[in-house]
Amino acid sequence: MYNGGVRALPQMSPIPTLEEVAKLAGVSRATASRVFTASPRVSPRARRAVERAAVKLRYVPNRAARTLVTGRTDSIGLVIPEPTAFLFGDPFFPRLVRGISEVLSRQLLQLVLLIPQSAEDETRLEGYLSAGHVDGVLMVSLHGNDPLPERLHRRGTPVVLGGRPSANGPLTYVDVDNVGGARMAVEHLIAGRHRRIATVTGPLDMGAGIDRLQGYRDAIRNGGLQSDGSFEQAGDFGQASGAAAMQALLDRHPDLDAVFCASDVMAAGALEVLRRHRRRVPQDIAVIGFDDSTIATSTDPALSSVRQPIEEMGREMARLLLAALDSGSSGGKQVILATELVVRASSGHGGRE
Amino acid sequence: MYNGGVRALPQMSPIPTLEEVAKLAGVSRATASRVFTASPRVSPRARRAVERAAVKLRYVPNRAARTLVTGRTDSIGLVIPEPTAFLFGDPFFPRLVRGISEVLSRQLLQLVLLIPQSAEDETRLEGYLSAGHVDGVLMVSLHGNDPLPERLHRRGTPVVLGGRPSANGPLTYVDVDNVGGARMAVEHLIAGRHRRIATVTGPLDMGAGIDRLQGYRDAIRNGGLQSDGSFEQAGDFGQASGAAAMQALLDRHPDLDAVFCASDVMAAGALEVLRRHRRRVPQDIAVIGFDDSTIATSTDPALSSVRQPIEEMGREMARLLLAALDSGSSGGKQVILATELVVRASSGHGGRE
DNA sequence: CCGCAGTTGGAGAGCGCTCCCTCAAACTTC
DNA sequence: GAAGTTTGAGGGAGCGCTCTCCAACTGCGG
Repeated sequence: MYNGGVRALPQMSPIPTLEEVAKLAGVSRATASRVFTASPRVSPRARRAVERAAVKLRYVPNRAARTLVTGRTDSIGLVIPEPTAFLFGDPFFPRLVRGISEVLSRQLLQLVLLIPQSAEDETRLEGYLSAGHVDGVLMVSLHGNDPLPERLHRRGTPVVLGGRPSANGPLTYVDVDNVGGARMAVEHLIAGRHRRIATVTGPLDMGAGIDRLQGYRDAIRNGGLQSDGSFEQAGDFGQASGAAAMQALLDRHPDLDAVFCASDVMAAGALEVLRRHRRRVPQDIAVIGFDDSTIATSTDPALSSVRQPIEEMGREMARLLLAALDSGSSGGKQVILATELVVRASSGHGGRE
Repeated sequence: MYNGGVRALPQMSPIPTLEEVAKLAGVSRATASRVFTASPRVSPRARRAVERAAVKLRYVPNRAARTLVTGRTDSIGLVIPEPTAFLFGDPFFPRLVRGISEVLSRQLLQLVLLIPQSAEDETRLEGYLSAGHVDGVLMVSLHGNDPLPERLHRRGTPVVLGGRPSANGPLTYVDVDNVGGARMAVEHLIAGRHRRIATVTGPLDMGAGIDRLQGYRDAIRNGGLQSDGSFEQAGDFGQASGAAAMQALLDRHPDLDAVFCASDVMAAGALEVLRRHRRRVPQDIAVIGFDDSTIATSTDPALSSVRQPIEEMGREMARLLLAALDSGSSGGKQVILATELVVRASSGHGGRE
């Protein structure tokens, strides 16, 4: 039916204010406010009236106004330097975010994602974060020794890091037990009667790279095996670097019988090279990766790998930050989460997966 | 040197306000404000004075205060239903976010990540999003026909979807050409003289699943080949489902000579089964995946796969949202991005990677 | 039936900012 | 040189909320 050309406009229901809720409930603005701030001094009668009015009007408190007076923003910044999202194989990023978001959303805190992509971004970031736009900051895997977290901390912004920072400082961080995980992997190889064991390391300016190498060395020494720098070849966690490193190791030590790679993706690269050299895995040479990413089950043979509790890392980061927010002090706590070796076919113990 | 036990307290430099900047610059608050809102009516002299003062005090405008008066929040909500982050192989999530963030951060817009994890979360989400806490909303791959985006749109919140919604509505969305990508993959198989071609589909309640199956069927029909439901087996994009589907297809059609899988992860599962059956890939049976994830290069043989421009999808989503923000109307525009077939060894054309 | 805790509700200030309005000063124009 | 016109700068209101007072009301013992 023709209605004069007037379409029903989107009902831009004006966003209701606390004032209107109060009026509908027959109380003052102050009382209504108390209801939403969970203040105890409200009679049950008034509380019910306000709640009913709020539902009726679909009232949601205006965050900006609340922030302006309380100084709290009820949001947390998650800083992820651009390259990081890609370094780690697979679903590192989504799994971490899931863990974090699980804890924060229960507290009705918002997650603001900050991905600096240029030097300019980084500068702006510091201003943004220290201007009180977020109540606290989570940062993952900084390159080298980024001064930002320390600076924020000093300016009074609670900060929690994911991954051990290279410099020892007063910062709170959560990390997985990279040393222990790598040690387990190599001990497993030793237990399997492997003797000439090499490693493809990660970048050695990152905690994860350094620590996994450390774990390798510990296991070698404890096992009474010999190894020197020529058994260690650095990669960058990427597949091509894993292939190149494997090639270099084979050139130096044609009689290798095992290799521990600091990432699954590098291990995939290594497998490629071994296949080209007609080395059978695991019969001729055993391979173990790190991360237990989805790649681990798609290679042939499936990769034994060190599993890290990434969701739990996210959760723990969020928990520590919440604690810092409550106490007002983010004293340098450290939480190290255990890693676990997942044995599959590539390490030769008949693991089937 | 002993300093009486008094440690230097963290210099909680009080956050400066516009007022203080104005005073230092010797102008009024209003003039200082004009400088930061890029209003033209400011003399170069005054502008310089204000800018200098701002730098000196490390002034950063208080977002909450600005939001309160302008009604703009300068932030965008990105809604990702919990399961999605994991459905797609690999770095879907990080790559999408990177594309989005690339465009938004240039406009100094913040990205607020929203991951509803429960029915309760979803309810709250609608209130949050329509209460003006964000200027616009990006959503990816909704389950089935989520009513949320349509509702938000109707309430006047600009919304852009990633992935075609199942219902045809007035919504703006960006999608990759799933039909075309799948068709290309199957045409490539046909060109390679494969005749008995099956497909492992994705979940058929998702756009991506439906469209990739459609592309398969189109190519089969155009190629004059015959196929029926018995050549189509559904999976859920996961590895185990890919293996199971492959098994079922082999049981029904022992003489298959090619299979198109709607995800790389499922293709990896399929390869596993084929290996167990001693079928050589690609000589006995060719395999093509979808997504061109990192898994594609780690399998043996490396997977031919359909590559989707995920970053570009993110960028385009952001651009469309910005346009909607500017124009005030988010009329139902659709952008479909081209996909590309990456040929590797698994499809038997001697592709090397 | 009065006074006094104890409790609940209201008035009002003010968080930091933008923007309307006014006004002063600098330029035109005849 | 007076009147009009433009341009830059300041005053002040007010965005929606919280929170500190302070008033009013309850119930109790005296």
